[in-house]
Amino acid sequence: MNSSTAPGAVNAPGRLAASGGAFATIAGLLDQLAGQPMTVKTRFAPSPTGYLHIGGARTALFSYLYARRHGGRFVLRIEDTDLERSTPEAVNAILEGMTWLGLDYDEGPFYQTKRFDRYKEVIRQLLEQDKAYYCFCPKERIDKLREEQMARKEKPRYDGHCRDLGRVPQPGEEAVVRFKNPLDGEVVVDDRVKGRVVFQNTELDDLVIARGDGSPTYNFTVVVDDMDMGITHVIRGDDHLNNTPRQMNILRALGVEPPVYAHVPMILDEHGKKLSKRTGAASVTEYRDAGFLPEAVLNYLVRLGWAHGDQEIFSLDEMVALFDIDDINAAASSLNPGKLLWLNQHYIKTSDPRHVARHLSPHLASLGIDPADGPALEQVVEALSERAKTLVEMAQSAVFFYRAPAEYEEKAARKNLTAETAPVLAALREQLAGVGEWTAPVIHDTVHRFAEAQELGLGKVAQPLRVAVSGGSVSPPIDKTLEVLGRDETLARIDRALAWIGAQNGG
RNA sequence: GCUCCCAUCGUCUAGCGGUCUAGGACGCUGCCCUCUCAAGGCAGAAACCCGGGUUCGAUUCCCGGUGGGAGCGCCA
Repeated sequence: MNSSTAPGAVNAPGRLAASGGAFATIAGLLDQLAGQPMTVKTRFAPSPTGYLHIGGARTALFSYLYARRHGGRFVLRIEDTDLERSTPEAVNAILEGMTWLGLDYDEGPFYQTKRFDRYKEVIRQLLEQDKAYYCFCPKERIDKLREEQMARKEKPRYDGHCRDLGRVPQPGEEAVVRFKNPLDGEVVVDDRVKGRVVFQNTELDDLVIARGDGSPTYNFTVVVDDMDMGITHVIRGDDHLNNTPRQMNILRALGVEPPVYAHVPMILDEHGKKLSKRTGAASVTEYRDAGFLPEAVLNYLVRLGWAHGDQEIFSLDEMVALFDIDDINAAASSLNPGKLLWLNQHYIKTSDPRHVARHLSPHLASLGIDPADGPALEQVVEALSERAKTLVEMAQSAVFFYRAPAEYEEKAARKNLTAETAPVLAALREQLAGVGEWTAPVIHDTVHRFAEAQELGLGKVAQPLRVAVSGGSVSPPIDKTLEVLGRDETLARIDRALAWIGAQNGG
């Protein structure tokens, strides 16, 4: 559990200003000059407008891994400046997802809504230094401008109408604040995954940093936060690549050198289309509810856009030891649900049964089963571990261990619970009743010897037995199944099956 | 429309000028194992988007095309 979920765990603006920003960056620079590695600090900064998306989870993982790999710090920041769309439920969903995945953060969660004073302070500073200005253009003018530019096949952007007005709003007059973007020159983003990307300042316009009501906008809060928090490496989705030059310009206007950027490509659905709620499970909690183990999801995520030679299986520790931003693929990748399933099965069958049992419990509970009513859950997990792709599947297969079959699967019963098999079952029951030690190897021997003595194939013996105890034609190996079930329960279920056969044939 | 990004089997990817008759993994097909279902083992089909350069030599470098994606908000 994270101990830092208190909403009040936000540093006072003053303190942040003193401990972050230019100071941290210069300190890092000095470290580098002195041959010391700069202390890495990464962040994950979701906006709480929905659940923790699979793409977001991967960005969080990459940021987490990079920080851990370099002995740095990992920060969680909630970008909730959009009061309209941000919800407390979404915040909880994100926190819950992070916890489930085991991505623990060293600082935060910080909430941007708690830092408005700080943003206003920086806006005031920019205004005073003539690096920003009030813009009084009515929305209609902006709309018209955009239309005209589009008609001229130009990229719509603000024309700087108020840039040199040098005017301050009168009481009651509304105005936004715009950043004075450089008019010429270029901005170079030395991106760790995309390479060197050059933007002309003429392509950029003077973006709004404060709305009419004085509240700060995204591109501005990000910049202030990354500066104040001393973020050294920004790992985020490549949909932000186009925002980067603007942010770098603001950062420099503030007297700070930008952090290192790494823009990771997006994740597409299995058809190569943009992920949407409709195209299937896209949230981390949905994967959890569908019966996936967190380590499987993590392993799947890390291999999406990143590779280390031919290795497919990575524990969290291995990821930390091997992860590097430079190995991130520049191209977008599509989800492959089948591979996630394969990984999940891998972890189900190779993880400690106690660990699997812990994650299995809730799924059993939702089937109305209390493991206290039957065999030890660990044993059941061991028996089923090689035949379940998800925990939901495993829970379903586990039901018969805790609940005697209320009825028999029709096709299986028609073939295996018949007048012909009844005597076989009855005789086998007596053999089993006499077994000394109720363990799989002994049961195995007993069943095999019985089949030989009766001159029957094993299938003619094991299968009726299986249907009798499990109610269906599929279960773990019969010896293991009986061992876990216990002798009393096994015999009772054979008796019930025998009675059932009698009823079917006797009429 | 403008700017930017991307391009190896169906999918995830290895490859960082010759080692490529392009490797691994998921999935798929076949066989083996087998008391069911799985798991496992073995084998197989399956890719360098197209066109120009650069080079003795391009999957690898450059340019163009095509295709896909992102951004261009008082959203984040």
